[in-house]
Amino acid sequence: MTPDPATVGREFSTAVVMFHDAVADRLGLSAVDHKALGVVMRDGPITASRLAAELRMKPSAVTGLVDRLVAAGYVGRTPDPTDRRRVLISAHAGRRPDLGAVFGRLGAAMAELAADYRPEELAVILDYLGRATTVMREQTARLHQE
Amino acid sequence: MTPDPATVGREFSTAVVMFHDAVADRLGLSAVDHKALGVVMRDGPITASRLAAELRMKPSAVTGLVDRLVAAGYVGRTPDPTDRRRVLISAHAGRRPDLGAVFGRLGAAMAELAADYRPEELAVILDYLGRATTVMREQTARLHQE
DNA sequence: TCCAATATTTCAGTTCTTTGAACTATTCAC
DNA sequence: GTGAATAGTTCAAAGAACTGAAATATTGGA
Repeated sequence: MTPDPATVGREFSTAVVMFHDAVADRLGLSAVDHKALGVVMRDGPITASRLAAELRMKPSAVTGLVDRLVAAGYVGRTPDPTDRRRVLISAHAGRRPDLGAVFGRLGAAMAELAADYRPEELAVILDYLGRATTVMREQTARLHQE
Repeated sequence: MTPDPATVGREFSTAVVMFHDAVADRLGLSAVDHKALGVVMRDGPITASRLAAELRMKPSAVTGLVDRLVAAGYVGRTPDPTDRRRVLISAHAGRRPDLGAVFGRLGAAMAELAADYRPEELAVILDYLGRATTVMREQTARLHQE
């Protein structure tokens, strides 16, 4: 039987979440802290308040969260030169090796998987993933604002 | 510039995790409880100890977790007829409407996205997602056992 | 039948994180 | 320059969830 798209999507999603948690564990971070690290890596230097909004946490909670990420060496804190009330948080190269090792293995496995597809098929897959990312972000925003 | 696969993958993953959390919030569940619900939906009736192993939690913690899911109406607990020490946890139809509503919107948006692809392209995408799920599960297991 | 092993639950204690309120520093409008 | 608003931090208290140990129930082998 052909698996229906909804099931494939749900199971893929569960697998992603469980992998994400396993990585967090490996990095010595909580799931929330790892998620925050993802946001920081994605949105480059980001202010504490924007990070708080993104994560739907209070600024005070973000202070502690960033403390932990800084202590672990994953991010850095620098005052915003244009507004010194602000703090810019950016992904730091510190423990990037750990991170690289973890994702290196995944990357290799994924590359092996990709080898089974033709270039034009891979282009379609990448295109889809990029657009699906946008859809998921929109749906996440919708869930929050409704 | 063409985005590299690693970036696409990482950002997609972050989006999935954030959507997952938003859904949990909407359902009145913690992220962990929602993850557990995903495992229960995936693995059908499952014993408490297998669920504990899957989630990497102690059985005692699973008792409380399942209590919460039962109270919320998402799963049911029934004694295993073949071994009454065991308890089988299965996804329950109780509050399935909530869940359906949340994923219905996502499903509609995803269907709209899918409409931009030809059937053979969609087949490739589905195939890829299914195989990527397997890879992620393997990598998750590897992270845990190493 | 008896005993060891297995499955789950209970419960007290601990840990971790978040919240809310107060405080400091800085910026912006007037 | 003064005052209101903004950004972030600190701190104490609260809340949620997990751990470990002990208890209960059931099974399976000797």
